[in-house]
Amino acid sequence: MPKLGMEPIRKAALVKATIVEIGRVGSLDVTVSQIAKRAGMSSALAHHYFGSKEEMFLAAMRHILTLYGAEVRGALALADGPESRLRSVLAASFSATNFRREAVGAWLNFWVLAQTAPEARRLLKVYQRRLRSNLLAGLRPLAGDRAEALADGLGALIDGLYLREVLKSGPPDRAAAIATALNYLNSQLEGAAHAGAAEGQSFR
Amino acid sequence: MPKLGMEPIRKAALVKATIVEIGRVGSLDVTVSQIAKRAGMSSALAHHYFGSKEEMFLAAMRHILTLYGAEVRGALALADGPESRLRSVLAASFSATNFRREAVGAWLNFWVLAQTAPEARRLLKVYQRRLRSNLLAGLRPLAGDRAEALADGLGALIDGLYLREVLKSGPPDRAAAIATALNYLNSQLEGAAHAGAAEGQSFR
DNA sequence: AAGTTTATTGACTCGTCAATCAACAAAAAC
DNA sequence: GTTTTTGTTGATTGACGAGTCAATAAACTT
Repeated sequence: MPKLGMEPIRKAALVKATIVEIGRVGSLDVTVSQIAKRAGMSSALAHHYFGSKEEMFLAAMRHILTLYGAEVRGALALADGPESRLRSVLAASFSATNFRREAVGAWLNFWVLAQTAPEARRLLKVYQRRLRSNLLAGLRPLAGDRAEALADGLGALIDGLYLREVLKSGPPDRAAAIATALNYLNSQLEGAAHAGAAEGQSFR
Repeated sequence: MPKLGMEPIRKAALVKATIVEIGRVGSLDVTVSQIAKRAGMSSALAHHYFGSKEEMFLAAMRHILTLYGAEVRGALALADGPESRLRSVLAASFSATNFRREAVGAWLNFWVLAQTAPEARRLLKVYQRRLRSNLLAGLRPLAGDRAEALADGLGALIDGLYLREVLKSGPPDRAAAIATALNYLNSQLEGAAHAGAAEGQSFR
């Protein structure tokens, strides 16, 4: 039966299966055998293609980030004007895709993994930088030099809202999350309009 | 050597050791033997007092939440007036304690655990409800009927800021996190003032 | 003093799992 | 048409780990 050119197909199947299994179990405590079985092959073959379980996890994480990136790009392509761009980023961040069990499991566990696996941390940083840059593109025309601060706050708010929606029992309310984020934006932008230029908000 | 009344002492030592080990390893992938060794006893004794590893995790989570609760209460005791109360909650949420390696490991992994362990989810809900109620106490005098929405947003923002500070490389910037949260508050309250709702003054 | 409760551990059971290997099959290259 | 490359797995290795248990010992009870 051995057809050639199996490698990409097998790898893709394993990545998908890895994400599904992590979502099913809710932790990184999944066995290579489970993953391989779901992907329709022996565990030996999984090792053959990925070398180690950790490599599988990292490939899965890359895949999740790629999906998210594609979703953002897709939404941005239809946007015109800064406000529309911001809305697109929010829509993508709170898309139904990101609330599927697999995606949730992946994100939560990748945060844990990022604590100790340098490559995972690197990937997470890539995601955050991209999100930040997308937000900035929409914010700069609206907020000028306050854009940086707003982007940081909004980025954190997005993560926090996601976390809460995901951990609460019952179905997540994506619209409410988006509304809260938009509300943050509106009030910050109104504030800038009233105050005129930037004013140093000194903490402490 | 068997002195009596060891149970609470042993349990406390185990809880502490559990948290330390989770922080050290960065995941829930710690063995009972590791924990017991750090707590200065045999793994059999750990099982004797806690029955299972899961019980140890839950006890550790309860302990973390208790510590956090105590910190908030302590800060609130010194506060006078709504603004001061809000500030206290923020200070406690971003206290140095919460950024120690053990606490970080605990929080991240408890989020993961909350996906599947009902008791963990319950505990997390208790934390969120308490945070929300503390925020509301400070917000209601300032924001009136908008307090609920603000508390939800601020709660998510706190979690999100914590997540970001914790996952970025380098030392966390607690002051920046507090500043961002205060900035959120200010702009939301100013918005309310303009809209003619409750009387809200900006505080910085 | 005999019996009960509490504290404590080393040794053991039973299972699991990541990773390796030998071996087999088919296509491609020579 | 033999050799090499690619695909594939069952069986095995080697390690580790959660939870149990029997045994030992000190303290409290009666």
